[in-house]
Amino acid sequence: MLDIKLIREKPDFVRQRLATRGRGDEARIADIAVLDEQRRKLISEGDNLKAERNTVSKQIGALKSKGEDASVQMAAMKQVGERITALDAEVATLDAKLQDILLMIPNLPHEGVAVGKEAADNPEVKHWGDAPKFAFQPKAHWDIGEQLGILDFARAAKISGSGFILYKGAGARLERALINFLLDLHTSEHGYTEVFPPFLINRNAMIGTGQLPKFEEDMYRLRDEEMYLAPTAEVPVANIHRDEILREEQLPIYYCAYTPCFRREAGAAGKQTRGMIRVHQFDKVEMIKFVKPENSYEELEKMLANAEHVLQLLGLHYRVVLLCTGEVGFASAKTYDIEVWAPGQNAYLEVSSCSNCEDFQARRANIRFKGSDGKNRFVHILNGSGTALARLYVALLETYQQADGTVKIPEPLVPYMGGLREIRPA
RNA sequence: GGAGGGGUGGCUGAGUGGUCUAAAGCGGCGGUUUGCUAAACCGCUGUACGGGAUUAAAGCCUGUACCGAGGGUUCGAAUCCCUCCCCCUCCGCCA
Repeated sequence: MLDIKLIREKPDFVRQRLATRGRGDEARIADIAVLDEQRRKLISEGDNLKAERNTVSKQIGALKSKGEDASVQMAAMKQVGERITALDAEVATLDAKLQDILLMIPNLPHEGVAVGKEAADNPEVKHWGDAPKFAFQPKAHWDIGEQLGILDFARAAKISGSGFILYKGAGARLERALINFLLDLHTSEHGYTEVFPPFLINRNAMIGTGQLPKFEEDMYRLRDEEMYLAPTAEVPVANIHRDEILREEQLPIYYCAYTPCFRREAGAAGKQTRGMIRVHQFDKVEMIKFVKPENSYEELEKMLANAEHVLQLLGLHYRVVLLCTGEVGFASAKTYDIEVWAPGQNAYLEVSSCSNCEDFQARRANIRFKGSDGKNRFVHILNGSGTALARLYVALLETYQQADGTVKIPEPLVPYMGGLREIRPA
């Protein structure tokens, strides 16, 4: 959520930054200004009446305790009370309207982010390694996986529908190996504290990180309760400190967490639905940081390096792009995407997204810290995939496939695979 | 799921309709004393949103709201009523 004071004081700046996203959000700024103005006027009027009522009510108490008559004052205050009730109701209505708009307005892109419209406008910031060369035509992961008997999309569809994955044998082991490898890496080498959060999330938490109210249709929701399936560990983990005031010396806080991620992918039908590149349930290890505002961009670079380290250890070719203003996510001010090379697709696949949301989520979730000056300030919250597993799995199968159809296991995963060095047909 | 008991400031905890402007203690901050430390003593103490003076910020002056959340009763609610959430105890169920 944007700071209403910023909108009040620098509306043109806010409008200009929002306009770079190209979604027309800046059009709502004028509405906000009007509602804010009305709201403050009514609050002021109501507060004055409340002050009067408080004073007179005390006088009534004093009169009554002396046994004197206070019926004139009581009648007058009844009138005042009715006016207060009416004003409070108007303020509540305005508040609700203001919140409705504010909760739907995205974060301001950082000023260093390139203005652009679509993925093609995302500048590439770096790349690592080279695309592997094959002496044969590299296969797609769905063929490799089915021939090895480790992936079964047809049976997953029988259980759930399209967009779900059934891993089997060494394939299931590989998924579990990756989860453990990633958690071990981030906890023992990158300084993150492992957390294991709930996967069912209440509405307030979903609002806190920005999934709701705007992206309701992308979320899976329970029928009988207002609970949502976690779309990413960012939601439960960033909400750990909701409504808290942290001590300055606690910061920065680094958490990492494994969760499955559930996404309806509404409107995505027809777009690359084969295999496991876009699915309704995938595993992910996520990194989340709570940091002081003055450090947040350094922390973003460190987080990006932590995510890159995963791909480097696994020997996978990748590139890093900086999302342009039109592509930056709703809550984020600046986002790096890491795209891993998938030879069977002849394409880069997004496996990590590292974002600095600055105080956008902290304001929604009310997460502050008390500075050395005694002032409470909102923390900056960062999140980054470290990494998404389904697409990482794709890159592993397609990169390490051999001419005979087997798949080699990269060295760091071998201990997690119980010593297995390659996956052969079952 | 059922019955009962709870939820008050950073923490403990008093408060059953009117100086509650929330007692007291602990902690924290500042000060006095002191060779230093400790103790003792004195003072201060939360959050949010408005209004005012000010070039602006800080600070200041002033008001309102906040005792789990939301409604209600009343001139006046931490206190009474209703709904919901969470915690504790016991019962039931269950991995």
